[in-house]
Amino acid sequence: MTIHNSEIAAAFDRLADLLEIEEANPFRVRAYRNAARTVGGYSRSMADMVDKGEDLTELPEIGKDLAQKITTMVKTGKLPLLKEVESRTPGALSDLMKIEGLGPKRVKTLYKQLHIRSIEDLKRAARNGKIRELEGFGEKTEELIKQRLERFSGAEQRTKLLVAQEIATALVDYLTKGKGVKNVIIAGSYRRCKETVGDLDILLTARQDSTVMKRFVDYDEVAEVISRGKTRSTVRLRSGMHVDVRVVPDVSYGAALHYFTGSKAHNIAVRTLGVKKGYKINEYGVFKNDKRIAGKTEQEVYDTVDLPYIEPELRENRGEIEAAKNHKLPRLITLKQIRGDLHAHTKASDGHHSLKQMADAAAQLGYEYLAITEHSQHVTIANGLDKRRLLQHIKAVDKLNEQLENITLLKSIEVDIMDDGSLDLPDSVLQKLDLIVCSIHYNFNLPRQKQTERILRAMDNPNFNILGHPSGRLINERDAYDVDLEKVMQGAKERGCFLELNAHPDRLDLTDDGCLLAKQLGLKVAIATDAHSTSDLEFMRFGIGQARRGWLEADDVINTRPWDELKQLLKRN
DNA sequence: GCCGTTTTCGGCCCGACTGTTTTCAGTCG
Repeated sequence: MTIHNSEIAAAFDRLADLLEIEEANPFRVRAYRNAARTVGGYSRSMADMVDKGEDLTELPEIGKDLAQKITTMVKTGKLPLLKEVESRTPGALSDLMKIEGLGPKRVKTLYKQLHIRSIEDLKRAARNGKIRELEGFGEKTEELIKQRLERFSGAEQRTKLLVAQEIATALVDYLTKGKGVKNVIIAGSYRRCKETVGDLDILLTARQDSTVMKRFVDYDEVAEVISRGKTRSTVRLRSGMHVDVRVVPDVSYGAALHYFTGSKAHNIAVRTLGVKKGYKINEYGVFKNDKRIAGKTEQEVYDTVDLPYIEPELRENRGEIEAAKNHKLPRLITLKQIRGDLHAHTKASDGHHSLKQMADAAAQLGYEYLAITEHSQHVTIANGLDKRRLLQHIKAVDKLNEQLENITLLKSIEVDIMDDGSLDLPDSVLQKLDLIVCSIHYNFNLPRQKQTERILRAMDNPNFNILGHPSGRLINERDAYDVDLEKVMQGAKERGCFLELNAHPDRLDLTDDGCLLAKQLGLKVAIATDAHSTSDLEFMRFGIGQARRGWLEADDVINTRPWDELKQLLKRN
């Protein structure tokens, strides 16, 4: 039983919560939270690294002690210190801290005064009006806790980027029309292109006399005003999304944008660099002895700490500061550099539009090529193609290509990888295609080793080019199947195959960590939309966002190349 | 508990808003 990074991170977070309730050294608490973030967001599995005897103290925020604790967790599945702390302080108190408005101090008071040790206990106490009687609490606080308990589900709900975008653009449009409003920009994890966002951070600059804050809380999608001030307000929308709006003066725009874009870890790192140079960096600017020396643009902020501009997608404190110092920042791929899409369906299987419609839409985006990758016969639910229909399909593509002027359709297929690692169509017909995407659509639950071997065996077939949606996960819906991604990547590299970064906003598969890992291993990826309609082709931008988060450059991505170059690249050894 | 082109000890980012208070603690981002 291998322990996942997320489980190690969860244990450290829980430990941090409990230590905070016990009023331990706040910096020690933070060390555990930092470690949780490092481990939870790391591209390689701690279990693998321990197995290989690698030095975990090389990781940021991991010292001797934490390296030891991680090793223990990998070997035994347990964190003895957590057990010890839980013997004094009930572990479920950590769950209480997930309720908005409850932090360590209040949870401690609830526990000590009312013996509340679980969500159920808290619900009962709130119902019975016990909470308002506590010192530091009151009627209003009790009422808020009650309301938030009703909505509390336990799991943190994050919104997929596409949905967030729909909500955000409507709100931005509304705010932009406010009196005296100058700039409106969405910052936070949205700007960093995270695959899901927790809440929306909207930054705006406005004239002194602007009434935009009132306009914001009056927005007809607002379900609850959580806080309202002159420079900052927070609401919950009917969709459940929380939105923060902050207003700053023009001279602070860059500093504020930098601060509200985050990530928190990146901000702390930059501010610490500032402190070392005798500066104070906050959302209003960079200050030396209370005198503002920078802050109108983000570039100015980075200038003060002697760093080049760092793109938002890189700001996770995963090495971008060091890379910036050493002038080793990647030149991140952009949407414009993409020359074609390598994964799309038409009516022939489960898509909504015809070959011609898809070709026209792709040409409209300025693409030079589009691979038509219908499902294969095994995926009956998607009307997958058998040998006969695939041959017809090849003819249809050839015929249409004769008419098309600005774009070439690539003859292709998304062929299923069977349980035994064979492909769902005979080699004799696969050989006739320009490019082959191979995917898993059934039997997600194989044990790790079997799943890994299944994919590697499939790659042994010389027709295999690209592994489609490599982990099979659906964001917020279905976990990735258990597979040794590093082995798969190494296998792909050795055989001259590639992995897809599926750009569909429900998938975004590879993850950003997956992209980083591929880059480290020297494996190139294909960014492709898995479009089932003409408008889906525009999902490419989400894939680009994810790729940028994974430090990918144009050279790391195969479909930045013209078709004749790409064709050479696809040739197996 | 981590970290070090000032340090192996002594630092560790910074400000807004709320509710409960009469000046501030707690929470959040």
